[in-house]
Amino acid sequence: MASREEIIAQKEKTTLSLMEAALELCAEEGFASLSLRSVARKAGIAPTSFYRHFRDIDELGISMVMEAKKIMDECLGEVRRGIQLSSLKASNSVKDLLRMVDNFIRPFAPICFQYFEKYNYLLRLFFQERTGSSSAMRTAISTEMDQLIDFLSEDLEKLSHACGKPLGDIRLVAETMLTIIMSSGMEIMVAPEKSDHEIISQSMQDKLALLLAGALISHEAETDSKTALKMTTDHIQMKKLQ
Amino acid sequence: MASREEIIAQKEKTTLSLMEAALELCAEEGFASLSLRSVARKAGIAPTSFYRHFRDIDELGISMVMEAKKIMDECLGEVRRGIQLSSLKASNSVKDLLRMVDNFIRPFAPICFQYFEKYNYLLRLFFQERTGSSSAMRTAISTEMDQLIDFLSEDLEKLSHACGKPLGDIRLVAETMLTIIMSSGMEIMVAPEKSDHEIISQSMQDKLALLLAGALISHEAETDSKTALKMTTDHIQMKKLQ
DNA sequence: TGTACATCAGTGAACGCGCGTTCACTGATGTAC
DNA sequence: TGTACATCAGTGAACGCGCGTTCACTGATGTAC
Repeated sequence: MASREEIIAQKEKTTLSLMEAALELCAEEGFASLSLRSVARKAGIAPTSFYRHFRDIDELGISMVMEAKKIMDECLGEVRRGIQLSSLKASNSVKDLLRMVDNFIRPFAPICFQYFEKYNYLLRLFFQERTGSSSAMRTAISTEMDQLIDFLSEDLEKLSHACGKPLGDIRLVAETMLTIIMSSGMEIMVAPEKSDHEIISQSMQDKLALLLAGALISHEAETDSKTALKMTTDHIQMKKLQ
Repeated sequence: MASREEIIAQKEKTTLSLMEAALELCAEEGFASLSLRSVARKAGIAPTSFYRHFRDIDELGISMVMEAKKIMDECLGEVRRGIQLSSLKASNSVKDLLRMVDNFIRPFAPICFQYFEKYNYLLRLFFQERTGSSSAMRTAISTEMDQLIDFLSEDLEKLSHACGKPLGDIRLVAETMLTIIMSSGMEIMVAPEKSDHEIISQSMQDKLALLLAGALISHEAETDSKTALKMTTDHIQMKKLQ
């Protein structure tokens, strides 16, 4: 009946069942409270069968982290495709700067929040265990976070060029963006029924916009004088138009 | 020998021992892994005596959260006393704005990091369990966080007045500042030996500065035209001086 | 073709252990009269 | 003053339970010759 391939496929299916079971239990009681037996029970296998798939609970945890990282990659990729860098590259008034930031930031909240809803358990685990009690998990997440920061940094590089302004320490800005994104994410994922998605989503958008505006403005002094002068005259023109 | 007062004092001492024991165990294995018996063992009392002090582990956890909140109050109070609002209220160039932000931010990193070192376990618990698995803890921490945001908002209000610029949603800015502070704090508290305090401290300082610069600049459009014009002419003067 | 052996996901019994909680108790102190 | 009673932090024995892990096993599939 079952060929060798079918047996292997069945094993993979069971492995997935264990991960799904573990995720649901994580959401209820947290990763630290997971027990091998409860995970096996929820997955519908004998406790002893667990060892055919993972050496221990920590190894299962790391598998879940890797899965979560893939989701975050997908999420940031979708965000990237949604980013529209304004075409008014020449203008440099503060108002235009804020408009460029707004355009850049726009796709973040809606897309991230879609992922927060769809992959609630997985992302909650990823964000929470970043500072959790398992050092194996912390190490794994820290490595993956570095890659996410790199990915986001590429987008910021593009924004910086489009604005014609340096961004100072780009990785620092990317890291702070992720901090804000994760913090907002946890806020809705931990207590989804009580909280108002729309408000938190808007608030995340605003926080990111403030940060980016600050990052772009703070390195004004480093731009060459031609750019700085241009910015000033633009400012005057804007004033006259009012 | 022991008067009634002495007995009461002894009870309080034991209660404190339980909290200290719990804190140390939290740091090792996380709050979710605490057991009543392990806490009692570490505190040097019989497991059954635990019930003379707390109904269960969650109640002990909430006591620790309250203690941590006091420490955070103390920390932010000390920061507030260290804030120096620049006296150059009249000037409004971007450069001066950044200088005011820098002056405002300066006390945060050194003072917060002192507290992170001194109250490592307590603050780690407070920051981590904000999104942990015990809903009683989450609720308690959330309430205390609101008060911290209010406290910080008062300082931002002063900064806003000193700059003559509105700050938009002040609580949103305060909340983001705390997010950054907690995130940096966790970074060093979770793995103190591996990480370089100086770098993380500087990086927190920079992140806060970017945020505040962004918050002050982003509501430019809302200032009255006199202020906006003044800012522009200042900008030109600054240019001429270079 | 058949035979002997290897591989491996999944099983069920059994182990010793630490857990939270209950219970009746001790012994020191305070209080009522 | 003495006597009887209440209060209460701390104790030790005992309970039933879920845990991680071990072990020898099953039964289906693949492989060597």
